[in-house]
Amino acid sequence: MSAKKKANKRTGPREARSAETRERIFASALELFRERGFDETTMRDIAAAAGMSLGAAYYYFDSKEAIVHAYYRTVDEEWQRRGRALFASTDDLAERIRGLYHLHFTIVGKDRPLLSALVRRVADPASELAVFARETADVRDASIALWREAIALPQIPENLRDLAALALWAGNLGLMLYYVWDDSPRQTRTKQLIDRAVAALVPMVPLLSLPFAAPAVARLEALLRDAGLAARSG
Amino acid sequence: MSAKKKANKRTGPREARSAETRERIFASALELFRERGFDETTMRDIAAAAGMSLGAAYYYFDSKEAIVHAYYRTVDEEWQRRGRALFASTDDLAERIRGLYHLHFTIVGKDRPLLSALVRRVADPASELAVFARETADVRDASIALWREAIALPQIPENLRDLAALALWAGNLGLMLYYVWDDSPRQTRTKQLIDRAVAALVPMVPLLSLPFAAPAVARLEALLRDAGLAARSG
DNA sequence: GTCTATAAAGGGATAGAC
DNA sequence: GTCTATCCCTTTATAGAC
Repeated sequence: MSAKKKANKRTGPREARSAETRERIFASALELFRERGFDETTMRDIAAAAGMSLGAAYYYFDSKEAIVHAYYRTVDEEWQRRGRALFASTDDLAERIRGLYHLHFTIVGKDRPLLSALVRRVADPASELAVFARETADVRDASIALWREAIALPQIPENLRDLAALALWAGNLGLMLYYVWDDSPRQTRTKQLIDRAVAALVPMVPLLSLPFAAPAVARLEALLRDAGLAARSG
Repeated sequence: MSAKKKANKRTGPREARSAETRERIFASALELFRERGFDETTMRDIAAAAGMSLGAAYYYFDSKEAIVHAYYRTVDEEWQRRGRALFASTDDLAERIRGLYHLHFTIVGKDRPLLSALVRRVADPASELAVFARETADVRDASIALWREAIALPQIPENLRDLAALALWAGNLGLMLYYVWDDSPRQTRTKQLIDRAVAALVPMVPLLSLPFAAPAVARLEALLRDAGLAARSG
């Protein structure tokens, strides 16, 4: 109350200041989540850390969940951007897959407590952050599309690409689940799991390109399409 | 307060009466969950429906989560029991797998709202009901063992059984996720998905028994074992 | 439009009396 | 075992300052 003008740092027009305040809340929240976990951090804590009242914090984020939402989008954007840079650097299938998985955990790195909050919403039909929620459909489709881009190489026949992209996306989901449970130092087990799984599974892909596998692949694709599990951009 | 003795129905020794009270709370809770959903039902509602105070209800169940826990165990017991009856009735691999999946959803039938609450805890590291939680390890191992029993048929070689049982268990997890999201009438899509997935995948199993697949299978098994994902009873 | 201050509803969980 | 009273949290709401 004694220094009301301290937020007036003249950083530009109204919108920019607003975005900056929002960013400040987001950063404070992230810091607190890292320090003491998601559930242990209250909206009051966040507001206080960002130097504002509870009401003001709610003005920028409708709920605590909305902060997780913002985080989710942030991570995805960085992953997409750096993923494409990775594709430019290598044409090796296994390297691209391995790299894309590792990249995800690099980005998410210090935020395991928040990632846990995100992961547990993944299966919740009531959450806007769930895998199958309408609100996340765009990010989901974009992710599957990124995987499809990663494997768009001559050795992968067209008819296999949609199926493979979906499987890789699902694999990332599974790895995230494993990651939040992985209590090995610096989650090295997850990293080893990625390397070994890629090394074990990628060499099996050529088998699926053989003629005798074609009907089975077609059946699986039809099944997933009918189940509504195929990406809409496929 | 006016009729304190009404619970004194003399149904036997203290323990039996206690179990009965617990059962009454559980039944009331289940009914309310079905009617209006899990989040919409408060512990106060449950206590009131069971004819007791909030504090008394908490004496029997440590938390709302504990009620879900009790449900989880109940379902599992029935599934194990009826599953074994199924094995006695058929030796056909596809029928056993199909049957065991369907059985699960038959049992869970009317409890989709509660199942949603259960499913969303599956990925939550903070929940005692999560897939990898210590508290659910016994049920998890028992489930995998049941799957192993289902596929213990001559046409499935020994070295494939652990891997296959784990895959089938994971498949059930995936199907549960699909089920709680399935808004088709009476969840017919889930049922179709089961039938088609079994029909598409079971015929591919013999391929894994061929000699050339042996090293890959061995690699996968080693990988899962090192990742701590193999059942402890394996 | 951005924010403070404050209150209050509603729900999970607990303490301690009876 | 059961109750009442209470705590703490999220969230909504409101009145008003700048």
